[in-house]
Amino acid sequence: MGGARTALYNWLFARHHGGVFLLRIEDTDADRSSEESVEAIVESLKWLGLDWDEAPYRQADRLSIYREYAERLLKAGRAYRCICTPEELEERRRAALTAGRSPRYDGRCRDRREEPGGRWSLRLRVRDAGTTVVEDLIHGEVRFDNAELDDFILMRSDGVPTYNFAVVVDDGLLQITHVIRGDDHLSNTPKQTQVYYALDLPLPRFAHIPMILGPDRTRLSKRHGATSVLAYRDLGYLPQAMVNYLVRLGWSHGDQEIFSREELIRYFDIGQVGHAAAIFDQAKLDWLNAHYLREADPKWLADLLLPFYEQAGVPPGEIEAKAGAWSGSGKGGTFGEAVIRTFRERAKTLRELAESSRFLFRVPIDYDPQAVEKHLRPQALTYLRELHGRLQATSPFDAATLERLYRDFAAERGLKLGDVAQPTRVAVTGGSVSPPLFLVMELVGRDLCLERLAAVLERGAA
RNA sequence: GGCCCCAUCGUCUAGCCUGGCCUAGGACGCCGCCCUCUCAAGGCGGAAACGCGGGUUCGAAUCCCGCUGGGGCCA
Repeated sequence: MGGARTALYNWLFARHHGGVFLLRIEDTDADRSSEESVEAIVESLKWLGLDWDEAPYRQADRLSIYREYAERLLKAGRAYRCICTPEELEERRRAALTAGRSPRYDGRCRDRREEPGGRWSLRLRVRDAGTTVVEDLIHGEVRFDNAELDDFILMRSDGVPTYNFAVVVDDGLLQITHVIRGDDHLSNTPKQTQVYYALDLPLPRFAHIPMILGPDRTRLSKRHGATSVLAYRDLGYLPQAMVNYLVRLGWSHGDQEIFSREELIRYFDIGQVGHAAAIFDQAKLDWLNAHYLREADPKWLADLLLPFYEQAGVPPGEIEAKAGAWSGSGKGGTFGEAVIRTFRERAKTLRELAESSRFLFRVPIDYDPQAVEKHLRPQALTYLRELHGRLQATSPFDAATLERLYRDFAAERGLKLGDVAQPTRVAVTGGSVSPPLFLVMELVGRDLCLERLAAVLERGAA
């Protein structure tokens, strides 16, 4: 999620300024990166509509490049070989910590002359005096005392570069002008600055954006439930909603809440990004999603909805039997579009929309016991029996006709419309909540309506 | 432990840089009312915040210092 927002800010920044937006995948860490995770990144960006220029760069394909630059630094004496093993370092680190000292590398291999026979890693010879100033577009000048820096590792003994080394080589080679990333990287920046110096590369501009935290104010993780953009897609959220939500987490443009893509590109200003971490709030995402659900093109939504019916337990065959051409290029509106129009106003997600409209199809109805108890009393059943008769005869079976029929029926008996509408609603939909009854009945169709009314009458009589 | 970042309603934020227009604005959520065949949507109204302590100043949410709290980095 945080990565998606970072990508979004980068994309907006590039598009706003007419720059180039590159995709580079940092996949050198085999433990943290797999083919699936790389694919997920690509898919997420596509779903959000963040298109990149040029082919994606993958660090795993560039290992020889990092090695070449490592070699140069070694030759130039700006880096040196270290034979300390990870185990030794970890031990010393822990010892330093318990002794209350800083767990920094002590530089014991710095002046080692001979080339070691065994395994070694490469460390940068860091200037140990002075101050490194990071010029940040969001935070301003951030100063780090060089005495706080240690000779950190550039290349691990297995020949894989560390993050701080690889990104600098890549950003330099790809001529990156602006580095926009999470502020968890702010502390790494002085180190990277040292690498830029060592490599004689010009510094890019930095912008460290605040992180996104879970409701418990800790870093967003699996514990917080759905935390990836794709997980939200599969829950029935729309990309427009996700983009709009993410962009407002940390950035604002006056009091405006809803932004079109064009407006975002026009208004986005990296300098307007806030400084404080933001907490992910699903309730607000829900609101935005409901908003876009109401605004989006019904035909498009109808196609997106289909897979959610399967999750909701509607067999595909039933949808076909009922709807024929669900959306497609149906002439003058299709069943799918009609479903979207009548149900979307009360759904927060496509999943909810599918669940709340599953009764349109020939599926087993789960009757809500409370609704049955309240609305299917003996008196109500007598009305339904009569209505069942009238419904058989009436034509056409559309919302306007049905409403007239019900209003007349209620008026004849001095009843309120609700007295007959609610029992019918329970009988046809299984519950006491639905879109306007007559629209629903039209979509359910005469046959199914009569079947369900009959079933309820039979049950009530037994 | 050291260093770095941050701090306005429960949440996202406007305002802060360029002190007075702030009896602190908007949005989500929450509560109430209206509309109504149910539920929504919509409309109207409400509760709700400048973390604390010092300064500077005629005047501070806005500038400075400290504290507290939260977050991050240290292959």
